[in-house]
Amino acid sequence: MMARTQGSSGTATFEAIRKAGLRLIYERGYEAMSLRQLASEIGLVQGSLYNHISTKQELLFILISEHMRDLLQHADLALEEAPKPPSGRLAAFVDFHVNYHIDRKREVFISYSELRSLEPKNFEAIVAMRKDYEKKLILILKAGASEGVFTIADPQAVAFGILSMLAGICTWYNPKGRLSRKQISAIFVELVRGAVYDRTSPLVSRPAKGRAGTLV
Amino acid sequence: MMARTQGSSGTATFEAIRKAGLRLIYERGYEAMSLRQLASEIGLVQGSLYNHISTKQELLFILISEHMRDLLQHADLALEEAPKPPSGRLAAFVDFHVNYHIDRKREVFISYSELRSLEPKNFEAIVAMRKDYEKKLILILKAGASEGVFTIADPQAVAFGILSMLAGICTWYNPKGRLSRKQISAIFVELVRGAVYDRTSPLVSRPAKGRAGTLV
Amino acid sequence: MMARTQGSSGTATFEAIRKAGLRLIYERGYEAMSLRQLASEIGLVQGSLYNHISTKQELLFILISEHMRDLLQHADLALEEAPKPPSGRLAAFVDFHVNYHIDRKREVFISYSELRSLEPKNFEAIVAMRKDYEKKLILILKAGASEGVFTIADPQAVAFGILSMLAGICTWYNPKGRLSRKQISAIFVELVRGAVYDRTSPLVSRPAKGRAGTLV
Amino acid sequence: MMARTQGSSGTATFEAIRKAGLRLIYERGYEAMSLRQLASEIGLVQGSLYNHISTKQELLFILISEHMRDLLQHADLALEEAPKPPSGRLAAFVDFHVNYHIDRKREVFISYSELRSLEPKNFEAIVAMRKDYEKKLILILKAGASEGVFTIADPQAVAFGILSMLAGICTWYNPKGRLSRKQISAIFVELVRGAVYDRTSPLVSRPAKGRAGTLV
DNA sequence: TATGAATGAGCTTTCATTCAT
DNA sequence: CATGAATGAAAGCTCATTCAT
Repeated sequence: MMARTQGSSGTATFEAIRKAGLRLIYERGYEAMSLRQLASEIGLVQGSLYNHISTKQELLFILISEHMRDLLQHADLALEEAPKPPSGRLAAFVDFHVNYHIDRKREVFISYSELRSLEPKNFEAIVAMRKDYEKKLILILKAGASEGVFTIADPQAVAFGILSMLAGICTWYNPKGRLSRKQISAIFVELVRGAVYDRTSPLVSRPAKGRAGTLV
Repeated sequence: MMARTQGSSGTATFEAIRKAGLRLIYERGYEAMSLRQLASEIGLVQGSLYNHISTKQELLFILISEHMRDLLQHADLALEEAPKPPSGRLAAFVDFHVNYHIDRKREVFISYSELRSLEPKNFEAIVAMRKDYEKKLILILKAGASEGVFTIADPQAVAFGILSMLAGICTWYNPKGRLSRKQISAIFVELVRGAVYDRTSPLVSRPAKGRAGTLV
Repeated sequence: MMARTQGSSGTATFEAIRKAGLRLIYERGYEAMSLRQLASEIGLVQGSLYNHISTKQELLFILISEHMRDLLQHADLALEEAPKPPSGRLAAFVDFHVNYHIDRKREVFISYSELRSLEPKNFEAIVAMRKDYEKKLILILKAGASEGVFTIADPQAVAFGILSMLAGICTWYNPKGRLSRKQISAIFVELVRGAVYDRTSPLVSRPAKGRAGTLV
Repeated sequence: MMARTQGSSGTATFEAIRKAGLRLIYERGYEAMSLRQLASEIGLVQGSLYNHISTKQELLFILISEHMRDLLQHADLALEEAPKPPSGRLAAFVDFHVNYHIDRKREVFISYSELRSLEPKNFEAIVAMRKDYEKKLILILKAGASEGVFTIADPQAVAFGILSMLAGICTWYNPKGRLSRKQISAIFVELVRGAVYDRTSPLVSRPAKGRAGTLV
């Protein structure tokens, strides 16, 4: 269903459509964005879009599914390079996640907010990818719990909580804002560490109290 | 501006509109919901809605603003009854927040997701209320930090993180699900406590390791 | 068809409807005036109008037909008091017409401009009354022509021309304007006199040249 | 503001819209004409109109403003060819005006009757053009008055009277009627001449009494 | 007599999509 | 590959009118 129009993917015009579409869906929402707006933003007439995409729905699906594919790929890469212990893997996951969300806040945002605009088939495909991603975190949490370094009341609920917390970043992150991405990453790595850390274990690598002031 | 249509507020029909509107906006989004659908759901003809609301936008604003008003009021009540120490206040805030989000997950969801569908004037009014709410948490965090019982890298970022984490609950909470609201509240109170807890202080009131397993 | 609602004519509310309706139709036109506006102007709710009128169309018909009836009656009165010679009758007619148009400019205006908004039956009734009125002028012109005091190329065309000229007054007359109604009447009586006056006859009662300057 | 839809002006479809729009507005009035009617008259579906006009209001404005532009241009041409003396210029103006009104009675009619349907900005633009046109006549009248060949009580009032008189023609002129356009023009040229003629001057060029009967 | 609410029909406008050129 | 034009459907909203209270 909805095979992409032959030969158009990757062309300059298609990339312009993708870029403008991403921004418009991010700013106004899929339903509120009209193809007239999209076309006029890139100097085309409405009907000309159909030389590059086959439907509006397809454009949304491309944006979301390619983002999810990239997210999964890069998460795997980041985790391959991470240290083996769960605490290190968790920090690596959070650091990767934060940075990826900051870099691609629009893709991240619409991949959440426009799920319901996907047609059933597309919806299911994306939800499956989301679950793959969530599973990566759940596995880390479970590993840490079974090694006794994490205290995890409920791995799924905790994973959802962590992911929600990090997803929120892309709604307020501002490249010109008070906090650098490095600072943000550090803050959230630490927040997550604290949230799951097993306090019966000895403290390690916690930054000295008060140092956080330098972040502000 | 946009005073509610005289004399209709509180009537049975108006309440039916509010209820169906809430559900439809939650399920499909404001843009995707048509007033024809809404009307037919409550056994009216489209035009009859206008005896009760003056515009579609007004309906959205009523739903969101009344929710925010209630949220602020109930948060104040919950905090009045809370113990004075920051750790107790934080737990009370999180517990209140989680429960309120579970009870009114649809209002909570649309108050986030449909912010961008609000006209400028309405948008500003709601954003001001959101900031009032966030401030309540930020003040608790700052109080705990200054008393030395919390480690807070950046109160605003941490507050946003906590609120995002909790907001996520209403996207997956299911009354018939595996976890009760009481369990969920306990899990997240503990997650938040850990996230901000000052580890140089002695541990208090941390549930014994492993007990959480009984939650599942 | 469309008998006026029993017992409402002449009441204070009905008169308020008539007055507001006259103004609104004059300002916006029959099609553009909504009964909601009309009702709200007199402190009623839309549906309440129907205790006083039976349809919007009826209101228009009442306004126009009663105006035409009055116009005919007053024209007859004015002509009864006029001198018998055609030139005097013509002056009397013009003077009456101008003053009546100035006094009731809104009735006059809508009786012209909203003819097409009348349903066929009503339309025909009004057109018949218009013709009665026009006939009064045509008869004066013909009398003057047959007595040799007027030069009338075509009585009907000339009558239409005169009536159109005078009807225009109510589009620009302003009680606070530069010209008084007395001045306006004098100007147009003289214009009409000149337009039809037989120049082979001796001049009579023409104001001295230059006196017109005092009108300004 | 309201630039005409690019590239459609002058096409066959646009001309069909203009033509049908002119007729429908003339027959029913702007408010009473629906775009559904208009579209179906030219074999289009409602929405297709928007490939050629951007709003209903724009269509009205095009019809009126282009008419006014043409009216002004042709009036200038007619006056350029006219003899220099005011009496000749007045006759030329009236002759032009009558013929133009007969030729384009629908444009003329809606340019008067639908003024109030114009949005403020458009309204002002048209009123300015109307004043330009009226000024042409006023200048002729003033010139004749200062040369002593016209008796003009008040140039503006007289100009309005003349224009109203002539405007009325387009409400009753019928190409198959009793009077030809040539006859109508002659009648009104003579009416206007008489209305403003200075009777203290010797009579010139007045048609012999009774000859007018041959017009009927 | 006034009212709030309902109705069915209608309005202008926008939408995603198609297609001949 | 781009365009102008067409389409059917649907959008939010207003209308005159009715009616139980």
